[in-house]
Amino acid sequence: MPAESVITLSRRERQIMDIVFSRGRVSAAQVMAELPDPPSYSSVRTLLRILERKGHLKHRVVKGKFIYSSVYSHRRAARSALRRILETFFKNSTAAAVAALLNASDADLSQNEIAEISELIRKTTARGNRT
Amino acid sequence: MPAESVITLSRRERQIMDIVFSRGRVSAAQVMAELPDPPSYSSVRTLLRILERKGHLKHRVVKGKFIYSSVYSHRRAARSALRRILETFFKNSTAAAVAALLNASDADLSQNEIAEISELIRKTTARGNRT
DNA sequence: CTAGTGCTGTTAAATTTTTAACATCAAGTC
DNA sequence: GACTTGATGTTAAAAATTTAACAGCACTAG
Repeated sequence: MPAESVITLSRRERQIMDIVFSRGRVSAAQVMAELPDPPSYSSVRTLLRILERKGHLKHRVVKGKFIYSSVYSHRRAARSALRRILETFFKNSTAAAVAALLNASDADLSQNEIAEISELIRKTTARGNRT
Repeated sequence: MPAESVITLSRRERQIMDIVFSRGRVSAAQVMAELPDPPSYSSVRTLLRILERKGHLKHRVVKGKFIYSSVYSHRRAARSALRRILETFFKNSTAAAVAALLNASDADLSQNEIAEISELIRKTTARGNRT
C-alpha cells in the first residue's frame, strides 16, 4: 500500500483495508462481521466495490461469491505502515521503535521470541552495516 | 490515544493527529503547512477546534496564539499505534514485527543502533521472561 | 417452468465531513 | 480613541462519505 494512499482513505475505507490486511482474503459478509458499528450488507458491498474501483482491492469469484483481497502485497503494506509510524512517533529511529514495540507487547516475550529477534538482528547486521 | 478512537477519526482528523504526534505542540499555521492538499487557515482552525471538542486535543494560549497538543501521552499513542499494526499485519507476533521494522528502515542501521537495540532486548529479557 | 434463494450492480437519500466566509475581539500604533 | 493587524469563534454552504432500498441475474428445487 503506497504511503500516500493511506492518508487519503476515508474512515470506512480504512477500517475495511485493515480487515483485508489482517485476513488476507475476505467476503463482504466477513468484512461486515468485523466492522465496528457494522452497516448493512449492502453498504459493505458498496464500499468494497468503491475500494476496488479506486484500485486498492481486487476480487476473484469463488463459487459465485466475490472474494476480495488487497492489490498490494502484505509485505509492502506492512512496511509502509511501519514507516509511517516510524516517522510519526519515532523520528525515524528504528531503535526507539523496536524498544516501544518490545514494551507494547506486554514485555512478556518468551525466550524463543527473544532468540528469534536476536537472530534477526544478527542477520540485519551482517548485511548492511556502516560504522 | 485509545485504540478505538483512531478508527473513528475522519480523514482530516487523522491527518492532523498524525501531525500533532510528530510535532508535539503545534499552531494552526504549522498544521496547515504540513497537511496534504492544505485547506484554508480557517478550515484548519475549525478542525483543531473539533478535535479539541471531541477530547483528542487541548490547547494553551501562548502569546495570544493557540498551541495545540494531544491529550494522550506520546508513549501511549505510540504504543496504541504499534499494537494496531502488530495485530493487523503480524498476528501479534512481536518477532515478526521487529523483523519487518528492521527491514523497513532500509537495513542500514548503524553499529550504534544495533548496540542500542541489543541493549533494549537485554533489558526486556531481564524483566519479564518466562520459559 | 415457476418460485425462492442468494448473490451483485445501480441509484439516490441521509449523514458526516470539509471548507471557507464572515463576525468578533484584543493589542499595538499613530 | 480610531485603525490596522492578527488572532479566534460562528455559521452555513459545498462536497464527500455512508447508508440502504431496490433491481437484476443465476442457480436450485419443486
